[in-house]
Amino acid sequence: MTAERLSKERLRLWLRMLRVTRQVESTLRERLRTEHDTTLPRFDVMAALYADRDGLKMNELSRRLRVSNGNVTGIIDRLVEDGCVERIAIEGDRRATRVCLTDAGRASFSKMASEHERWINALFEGVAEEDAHHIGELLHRLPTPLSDVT
Amino acid sequence: MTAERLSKERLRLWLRMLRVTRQVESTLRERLRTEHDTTLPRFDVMAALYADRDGLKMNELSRRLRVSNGNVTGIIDRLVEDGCVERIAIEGDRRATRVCLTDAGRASFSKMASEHERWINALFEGVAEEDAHHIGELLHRLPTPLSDVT
DNA sequence: ATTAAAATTTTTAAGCTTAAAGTATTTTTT
DNA sequence: AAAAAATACTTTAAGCTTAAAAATTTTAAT
Repeated sequence: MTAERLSKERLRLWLRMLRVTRQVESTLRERLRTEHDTTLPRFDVMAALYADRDGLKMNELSRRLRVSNGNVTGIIDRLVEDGCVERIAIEGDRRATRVCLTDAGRASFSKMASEHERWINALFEGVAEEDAHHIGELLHRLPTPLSDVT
Repeated sequence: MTAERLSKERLRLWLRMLRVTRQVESTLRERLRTEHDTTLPRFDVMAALYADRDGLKMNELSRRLRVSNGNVTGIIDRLVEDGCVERIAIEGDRRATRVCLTDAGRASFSKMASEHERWINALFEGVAEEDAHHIGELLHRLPTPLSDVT
């Protein structure tokens, strides 16, 4: 019964991924809170907007981050209050809005991002370059949206 | 500058882990909701209690799950309402409570757990046993709580 | 042109999550 | 024994998250 062992091994892998991910996220949350007075969700949104200088539609943003529409609405609301983001009307479609980092938001994110990379580098200190690359490639093809399994 | 490349590779690894973890969690949430009318946090709590037949103190539970005390309080409240869990007084210490699966909770979890393993097995279909094992071992030693990094 | 359908976003209700403050109890110090 | 400190848990306030419903606007069908 190799299928049985394989299944158990995959379950163990999942549980460990979950543990590591939570630990790292928890560390990032704390650092972002104490050193930059912000949150991980806000950081994630800003990262997505930083990559596209012209900003993104709310739609695209929520698809890219894999979170719900309503969720993004709330986070953007707060980022606008903070002066990091602005909503810009889209000509020709009054349903949609484009969302864009302000200059202040861009500067603020730029500072956080380089620290963020240092934090990650330290947290993954035990992972050699080949392993990082290998695992990264493996995860890249995973997971396919759940195939039928009853 | 190998250190630079290593840092980037680790960052990429982290982003991919995050993506996969979110995708899997999202699938699990949906399955648990539609097929068992429950949530992932409740499932996690029940899993911890299932492993210890005598139950756990609130304290131990929150440490094991790496979430805050107050968080566990709320989830247990709801599990008690659902009849899946009961709070039991501890003799000799009126501050603490032991929390335990009821028979109904135990039966309910048992059913969910076997499906859960099938779902994970399907989601990680692309991962061979050796890879699962190898990555699992690597993650097992990760991460050490953030070492000093300014 | 009207109507129906689809698309885009926001709102709502319920639950999850944390940090910080609060309550009660036990243990340690003086 | 009284005071102080530590422990165990709950409550609170703020924010995150989702699914579902609602509001608005655009596109497609008749």
